Amino acid sequence: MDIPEARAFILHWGEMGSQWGVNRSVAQVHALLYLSDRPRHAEDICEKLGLARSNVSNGLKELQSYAIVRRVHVEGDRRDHFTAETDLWDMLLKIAAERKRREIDPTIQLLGELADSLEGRADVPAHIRERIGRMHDFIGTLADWYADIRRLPKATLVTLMKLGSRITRFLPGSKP
Amino acid sequence: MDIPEARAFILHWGEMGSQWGVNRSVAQVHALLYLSDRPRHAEDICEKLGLARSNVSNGLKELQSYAIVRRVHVEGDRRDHFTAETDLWDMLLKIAAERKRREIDPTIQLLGELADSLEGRADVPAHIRERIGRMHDFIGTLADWYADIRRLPKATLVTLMKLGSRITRFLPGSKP
DNA sequence: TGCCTATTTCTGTAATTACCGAAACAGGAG
DNA sequence: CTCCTGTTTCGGTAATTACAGAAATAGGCA
Repeated sequence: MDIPEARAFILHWGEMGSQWGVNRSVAQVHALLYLSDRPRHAEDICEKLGLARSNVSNGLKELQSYAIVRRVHVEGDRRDHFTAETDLWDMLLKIAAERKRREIDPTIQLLGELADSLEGRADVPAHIRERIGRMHDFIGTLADWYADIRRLPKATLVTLMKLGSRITRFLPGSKP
Repeated sequence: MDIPEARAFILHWGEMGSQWGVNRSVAQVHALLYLSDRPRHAEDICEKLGLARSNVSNGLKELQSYAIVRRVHVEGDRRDHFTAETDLWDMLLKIAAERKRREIDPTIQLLGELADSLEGRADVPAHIRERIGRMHDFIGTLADWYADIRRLPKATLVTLMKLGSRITRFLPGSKP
């Protein structure tokens, strides 16, 4: 990337990644592919970003596990090439889905077990049981909401988001 | 915390924190306070979690900057005491607000600058300009949505979330 | 005002995580 | 089958981040 704006974008995306628990190189690889209009092979990415081959390889694997980067075949070239999802809605939903699977679902699982284990125990203060139970319910509600909303067509999601709080006007029982 | 379930909760919360870019100790302090029914002073927290005084002090400062922990005065004790927000909706919204302020808003700012700087430049491929512009719009839309939705009463948020995708039934133009 | 206690800041160290380069591995083409 | 190119795994190193303990500061009470 010889365009300074593209470089700035990639660097910033790397920083953002590390603030959200994604390693910097992975985020940079993603940013580079997002800005590319054609598939790139690993060596190419290494060169553009100044990263080691292995690092890029692992990054690509990680990004593919999020399903926001995919391997494509380029005619007449034996090497694997990679492209990024460019639809940002799809990208967001896929990232959310994977983080839910990796982090949220196990958390709900654990909280459920803790809540069960505290059920009807007289030796544990009531507020502990209650707080853990409420956290379990809360995260569960969020996760269910996500799983539900995710199936809506993109256009509907856009409509809902653009509506924002005005959505409440359409709810039954709201003032005209 | 001598209750194993509480201990497990705190440890897990710490792990969750580090996966989301919050340092482990900070998250643990938060978890401990969330499970407490009374304010605790710093020394108390150190002892329960086995952390150094300075670490706890910084953690408390960080949590207060998110406004999910606040300092309270306890009658007849000169030391500062701390309690956590126990309403999980408030907690989530406050965390989101602060992360938006710290990370998202500056990102939007930067993307805006990059987009402006690329405006009408013939030496830059069109797809670069377009991709950066779309990212700017997208994150902007999300941020606006959040700022808007945040002002709704908690009860309304709960209603909307419980509705999930069924909300679309109330949209104008949807089939009965 | 000066002391005592609580709190924060600072600095060095420990632990973690990211990263590179080398070596092993895989899979086609000749 | 064997060579060649590309990919992945592995082990050591560098960089970052978290953390503890000491020193400095602040703030209330006598």
